[in-house]
Amino acid sequence: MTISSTSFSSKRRPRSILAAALACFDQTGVDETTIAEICRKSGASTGSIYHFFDSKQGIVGALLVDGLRDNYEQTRQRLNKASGAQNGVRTIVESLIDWITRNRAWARFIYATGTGSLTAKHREALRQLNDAYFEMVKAYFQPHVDAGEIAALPADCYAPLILGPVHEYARRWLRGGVKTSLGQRKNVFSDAAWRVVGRSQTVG
Amino acid sequence: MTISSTSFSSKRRPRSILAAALACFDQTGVDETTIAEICRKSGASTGSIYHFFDSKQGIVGALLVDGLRDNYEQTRQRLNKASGAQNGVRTIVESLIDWITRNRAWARFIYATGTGSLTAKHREALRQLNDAYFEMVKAYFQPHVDAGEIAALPADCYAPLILGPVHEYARRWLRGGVKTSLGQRKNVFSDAAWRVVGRSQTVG
Amino acid sequence: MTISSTSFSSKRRPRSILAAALACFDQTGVDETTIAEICRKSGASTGSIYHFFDSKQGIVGALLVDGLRDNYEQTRQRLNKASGAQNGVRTIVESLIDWITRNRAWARFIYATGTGSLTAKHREALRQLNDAYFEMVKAYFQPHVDAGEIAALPADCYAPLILGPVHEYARRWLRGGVKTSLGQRKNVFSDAAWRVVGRSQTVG
Amino acid sequence: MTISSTSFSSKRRPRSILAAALACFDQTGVDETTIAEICRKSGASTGSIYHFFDSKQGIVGALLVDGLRDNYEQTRQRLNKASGAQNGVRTIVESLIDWITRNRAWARFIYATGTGSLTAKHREALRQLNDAYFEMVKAYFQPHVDAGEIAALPADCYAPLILGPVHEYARRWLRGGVKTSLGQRKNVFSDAAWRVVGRSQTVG
DNA sequence: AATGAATGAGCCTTCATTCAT
DNA sequence: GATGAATGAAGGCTCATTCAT
Repeated sequence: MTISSTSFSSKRRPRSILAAALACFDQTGVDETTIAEICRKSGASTGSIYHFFDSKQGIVGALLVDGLRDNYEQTRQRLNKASGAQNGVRTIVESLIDWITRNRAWARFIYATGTGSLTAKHREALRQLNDAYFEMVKAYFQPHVDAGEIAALPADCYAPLILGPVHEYARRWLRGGVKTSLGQRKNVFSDAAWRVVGRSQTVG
Repeated sequence: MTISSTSFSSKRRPRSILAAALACFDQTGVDETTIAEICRKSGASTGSIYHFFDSKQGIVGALLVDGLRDNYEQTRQRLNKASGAQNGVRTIVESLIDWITRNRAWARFIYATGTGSLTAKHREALRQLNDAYFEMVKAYFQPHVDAGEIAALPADCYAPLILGPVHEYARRWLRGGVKTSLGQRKNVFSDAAWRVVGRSQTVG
Repeated sequence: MTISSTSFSSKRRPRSILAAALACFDQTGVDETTIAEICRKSGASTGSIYHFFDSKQGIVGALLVDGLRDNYEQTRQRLNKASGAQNGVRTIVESLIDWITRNRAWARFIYATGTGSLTAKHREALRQLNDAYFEMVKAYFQPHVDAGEIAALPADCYAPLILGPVHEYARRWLRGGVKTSLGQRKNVFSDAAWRVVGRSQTVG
Repeated sequence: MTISSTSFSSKRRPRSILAAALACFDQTGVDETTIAEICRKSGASTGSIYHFFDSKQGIVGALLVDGLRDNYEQTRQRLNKASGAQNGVRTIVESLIDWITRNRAWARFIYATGTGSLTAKHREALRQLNDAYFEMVKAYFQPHVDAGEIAALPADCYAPLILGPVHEYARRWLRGGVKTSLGQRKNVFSDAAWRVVGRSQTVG
């Protein structure tokens, strides 16, 4: 639940505000959390919070963007060290599982937060983040698709096919609806991902 | 976006209230929608709304439970007419896709609505619904699992593996983040589902 | 300080709210008056106030428009009974003096309230009121101007010339800056008004 | 709109703060203007503003007192060069018109600003200013009143009678409610002033 | 003289809910 | 079953002011 040090700001105050906000949001829900509670938990005054964030929505947006960035960044680093089609697919699945496992409250928050009410600023940041992620993944896998090691499918289906099961299980697990931890399902979901998009090469 | 006639109540007023509420929730979000707006859109008075529903949360709960029931019910009917492992898996995937396609606002609402703030009454209804669905699906597939036509996997992984990709794609599509309609992806997702859990029998 | 019965609304609640608001505004100033204080003084609840008035500014606007209407209406009635150039001028001056004298708090409020922050709705009402007043006065005096009984001056100078001194004295008196009451200056100001715009006819 | 160099302070910073404040007050209103906005416009920091002025009210007071002093001072200088009853009356009217014309934003600010919320310090300054002005005018006109060249009227009626029409017209003009500029009405208002208080001497 | 982060009291407004008719 | 005026608790946000540097 610690807000990554690469996040939002290097200043102490804003970081502690975000951490407190995340804790509150996770315990009581975003709408149910009052600014006053974030004050109490973070030790910052109302004014101080508004000095760093334009509004409550601004906190939500920062938390959302930071979380996705942190998550994507981790995947990027792991993918940099990976090679091969199957290894890549498994890396993506496992990286997501690891991030969620290590950032449960953050993940719960992200799953629960719609992008509908975001500021233009954060909406734009989100778009850029998603684009960058998509480009990175594409750069890695395109050669393998061309080589026939990965099934040729509509571009917008890969993510749902590979990560959809993880997201679905994660939502349930984080909600408490499932006993076995997400981490213990690592093999099931990375096997499945490869089974769906992988194609074993028949050597001529 | 019509509230199914098998839903909640056979009376006209409550149905029109639910329909208006769903429309509002979908356009502005649940929290952003005020009772006054539901009054305006439904033509009912404040008092009338409170006559049929205990609270705003009651409307949300009814809409959620009704939607899931409607969705499950459709799957149940289709599964009754199906036979075989692969056919069953495809039926489940396609039924979900069809329901979402025909009830986009409703689906968007369900995806966006957390179960956290439900009334005990609705929470219980939801539990029963989910249990019944699970039992139904299990009754259908267990023989095929025993026969080795379907992979033996942890019980709580089937739903994520089979439907996770659909849910993930649906969320994006309903949000407008993807151009191609969910319906056009029917084959992709039912193929994938079968590829993940299906096991072709090597006939000896 | 009583809100005229011809004002704003015939309903009891809104009238009592306006009366309470005027009293508060007069005692502590518009900006310094809180909605809570108007609640206390009027006996209405917060919600009730917002049920009748869109905002605090809405109360200010209603009070302003009502006051001017009341004032103009009185002048209109007196002018209907008047005849002749000099009599008309004196009637206008004296009507204003009487209204201010009988509605001191209201007058103080009107003098202190700028039209800058009015709602479009109230701004429009104000415009219509002023136009109607101007037309009425013009209809009365035009014949006398044509007959040479009243000096031919730029149209927009009559009001300042005739009523300017009264307004100036009234502002001071209402502020407590002058001892002698406005009412006791009736002759001084109506004499002066006639002296400025009146022209005695030299009979040939 | 330049803050006169004889005003408040000879230092650059405070003068630029006052100028910025006046511009803000004029554009958005006193209450609507925040200290932060004055910072932005003046380039001074919050702390700097509070270094020179005790409070926001202090800025308002300084601006008010300075404006009136500047205005009175101009009249004093012109009256020093004048002689005779009629010339004196016309000088007073025209001096006011000229000042308002050359200091429109300042005049608008003064008209809009009540004296109610002033600091004791500024309230006292204002009193002294008004007293001095009154004494000066009295010193000039008393001989002419005694000589019967100016009507004998209650002392507190002269200012309203002579300047009331100008103030009334000025308020409207500054508000944009009247097309013709105040300057173009100079003759109308000085003629009228003399007509009201002047008495031609029958030499006999 | 200057800075600007930090404070925190306070206010307008919203809105789910009640209840007399 | 239906109405809608009335309630009032609660919260996001503003902004004048302070103070450590």
